[in-house]
Amino acid sequence: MRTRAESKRQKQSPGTLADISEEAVGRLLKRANKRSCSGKKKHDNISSRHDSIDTPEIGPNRNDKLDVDPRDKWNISEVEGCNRDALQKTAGEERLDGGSIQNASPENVNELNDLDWEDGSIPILDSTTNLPVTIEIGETPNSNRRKPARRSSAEDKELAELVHKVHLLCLLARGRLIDSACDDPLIQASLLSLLPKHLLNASKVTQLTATALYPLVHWFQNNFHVRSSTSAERSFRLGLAFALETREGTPEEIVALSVALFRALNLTTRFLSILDVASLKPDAGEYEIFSQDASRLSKGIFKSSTLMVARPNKASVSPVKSFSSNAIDNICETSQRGSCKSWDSYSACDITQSEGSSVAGDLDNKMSDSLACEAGHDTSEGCLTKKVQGTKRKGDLEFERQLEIALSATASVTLENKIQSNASDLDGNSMDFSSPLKRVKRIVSEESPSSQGISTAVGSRKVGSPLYWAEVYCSGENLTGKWVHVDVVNAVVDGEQKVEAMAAACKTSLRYVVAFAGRGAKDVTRRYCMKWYRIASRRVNSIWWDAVLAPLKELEAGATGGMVHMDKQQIESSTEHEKAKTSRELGNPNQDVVPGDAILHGKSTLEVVKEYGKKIDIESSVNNSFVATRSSLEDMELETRALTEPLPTNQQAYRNHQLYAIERWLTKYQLLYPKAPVLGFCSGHPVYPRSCVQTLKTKERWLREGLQVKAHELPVKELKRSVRLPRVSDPEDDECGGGNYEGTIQLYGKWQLEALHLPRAVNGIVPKNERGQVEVWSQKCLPPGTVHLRLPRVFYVAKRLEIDYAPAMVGFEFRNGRSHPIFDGIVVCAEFKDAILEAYVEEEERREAEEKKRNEMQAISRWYQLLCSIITRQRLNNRYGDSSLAQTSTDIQRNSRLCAQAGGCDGDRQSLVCQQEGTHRAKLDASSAALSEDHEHVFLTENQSFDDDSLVLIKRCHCGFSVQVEEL
DNA sequence: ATGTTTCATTCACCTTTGCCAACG
DNA sequence: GCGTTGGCTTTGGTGAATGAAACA
Repeated sequence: MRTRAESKRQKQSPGTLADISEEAVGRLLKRANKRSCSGKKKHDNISSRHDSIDTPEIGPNRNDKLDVDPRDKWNISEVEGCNRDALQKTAGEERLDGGSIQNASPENVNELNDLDWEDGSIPILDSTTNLPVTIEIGETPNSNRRKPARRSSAEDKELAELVHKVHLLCLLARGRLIDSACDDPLIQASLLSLLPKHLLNASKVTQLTATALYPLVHWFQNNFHVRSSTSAERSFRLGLAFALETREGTPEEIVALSVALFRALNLTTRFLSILDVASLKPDAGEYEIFSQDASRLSKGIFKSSTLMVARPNKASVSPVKSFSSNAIDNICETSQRGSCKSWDSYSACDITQSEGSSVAGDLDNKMSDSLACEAGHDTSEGCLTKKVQGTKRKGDLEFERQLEIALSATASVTLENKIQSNASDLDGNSMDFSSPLKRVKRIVSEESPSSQGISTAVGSRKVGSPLYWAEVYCSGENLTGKWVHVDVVNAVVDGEQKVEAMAAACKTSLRYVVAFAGRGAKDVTRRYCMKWYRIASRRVNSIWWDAVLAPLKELEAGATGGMVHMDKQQIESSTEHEKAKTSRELGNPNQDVVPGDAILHGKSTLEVVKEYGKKIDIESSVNNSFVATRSSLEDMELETRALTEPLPTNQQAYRNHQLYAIERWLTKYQLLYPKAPVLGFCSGHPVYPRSCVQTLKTKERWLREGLQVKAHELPVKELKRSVRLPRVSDPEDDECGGGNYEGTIQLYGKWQLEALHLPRAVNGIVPKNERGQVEVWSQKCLPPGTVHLRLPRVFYVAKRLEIDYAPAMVGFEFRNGRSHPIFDGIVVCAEFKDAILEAYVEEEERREAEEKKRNEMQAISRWYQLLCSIITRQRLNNRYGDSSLAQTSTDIQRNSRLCAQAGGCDGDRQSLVCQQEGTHRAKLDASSAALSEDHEHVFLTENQSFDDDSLVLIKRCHCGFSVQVEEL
């Protein structure tokens, strides 16, 4: 339990952006590598699976629907991501090799059996003939009856989270890159040179308002157009220059140009982007990645050909790719390309990029491949492998079918998009404020009569979704100044409330809206997202995210900073204005919102401001006026929005809502206290602030937190105990009754508690529980006057000194289906602490000395045993072995003498190793040794040498005999 | 057609204080 | 005879998350 908590803490520990980034990427790569190893093991299985899928004639009963276990999909995608070459080889070669289920190992067969193959009728196959095989498919493609999908494991979730984080970091980096390109003086100067003279005055207004921006935006929209995609690869800065020259570019470039223009006009401007990241949840990725890429085909955060990183090797590991391949998991990746002609023509319209142009390029290639297969589904037999549909939603299938129709009927949606935008130019309809959704619908209705019904389907994808816009600081707005939303692509000014609806219409998730300026970034999602509860669970852990953004936020504040002077009344009126606006916007006939301050859960605006003022750098002066930075004011505004979120209209939203709760969704360990104020009603259920939801615990649980229930407090809630009570004296009862289910669990709330008062230790006696222990969950649980000594073997000392002590129980370990207490050290009265520690040190020294001595004795004894066995061996060799060894007999005697010494010379803490110095040497010296049998060796100091590495001292006698002495 | 609610299912987390035979 | 060691039965209830069907 502790370990888990620690790891959580670790996860949340803030660091520098580089650290965080490195950690996330490192962990991801580690995981990818780890998985690639396990992936390799499964490689054969997977390729067999591919083969079996690709070769229906020899595989088991086929159906057009194949439910693949999400885990299997992960594995496939991982192998793809980690070793694409290998997979391609597998997909290609093994098919040629006749790789099939027949070749599969029994293990593979088992795994294949595990797949949910469905029955279909197969005609009897004559293996000798090569006749085409017809498979009767039992079900129509539409009847995608779902097999209960296996839920993602914790490991999958962790990986998805890592991918999500890495993707976020990548998009943050991308945003910073664009932001810095917007500061390019050359681009800014070029833009200014294009601007008509009368528009140059925009910057000279002292109190800038949103209306003042309209002419600029209109001019910009008239002069710069969105191009569907770029075919050339270039850096973003070059791309921007190119877009400036041709006056058309990707939405990203167009918005960046607008930011550059505003900045050139000395307007404080930020570049905003929706970070449309991979899903935080494993299985949701399929849909989301698909749709993201669909959007990028036309709009393109990655689609733009900018190289964010150096061109990767094709075979390199790409976690993002691996993830996306999970999303699409396209089995016809390599084999079906040729058959997907319909998309090829589409890709000729420079929609896709060249292979391996970048990680992002790969993403889109994959995307286009998958789309190709889908597009060619009806017409091409080759694309029979579109089997992952089983896990797709009905809406997705519907969309895919309609997309097919659309693609066959029209060249491409994106082209039309372009045509349409051109058309609108020709019309001179510069005041077109229609939303992307409307535009898409119009394209379809005007230009594609054959593709009836496509409008909603295409519109329901992310095509046309606003992913980028600018924010200009208008000091003349809203008393204290305001960041005004400016979307030059859709020609919308001050339309922050429209963004969510527009994005929702295009199925873009508004999870992260980040503003970039001065190479920094700030999360401003709150300004654009009115239904926070919908995205909260799909955002990454806020502690991590805040830590990542902290350094960037400072940079951003530095770049957009400026001081704002205002007085108390201004704050009041400005926030009231905001509040009123919010209530107006969110007025809902189905819900009775309690007027007034209920929406702020009883806090007045000034309170919120003051509360927040503690956190931010608002300087209060004597005359009740404030000087605040723009950044801190914005923080305040966003915080206010966070606290004034409208009440959701559906009950489900209250389950995990951060601000509100309804009684219905409380768990059995929760209670509303106090049961007021009622903020409103949802379907007749009163809505309370989340802060009123109290977690209840048992007395014992509170005890762990160093709290105890006050005297005379009754439990606020009693639950039926359903846990089996411990076996009573008669075990037969248990068998007959099947367990005792009785008693209640008494729960108490926080308000019923007080600090723990444990009996004080008196006369050196430690107060213990009924088991003779002290439960040390925290320092608060220690009886007064006692200390916890977490030292191993310390209880021996206490016992020896006859001091009263209690074993300290610090937790439980669940082992063998049973809980076992974990003890760590002892609890003793504080007055004995020093005495025990002193004795402990002595005791430990003594113990260490004893242990050392024992080790030495053991070492000597072992050396002795070893040498004796060598001697015995040599003696045996001498007597029974080869005669050539006879000459060693004299050495044996020497050795035995030395061994005798070794056994006895423990005084100098050395053990002697008798060794001949190489056999050849021994042989050379054999004669001389034989001559001087009675010679007594003398080891002179000048003849000895010491080897530093092995710590061996070699002593030599003048007769040539040497002894190695090893220091212990 | 879309959004919401209800219900069933699955998974992961929390639970939480021996016994007995073999051996030295 | 006594103390120590290590293996043994790997629980089962609960809530959260999820998806499908029903319903609005």
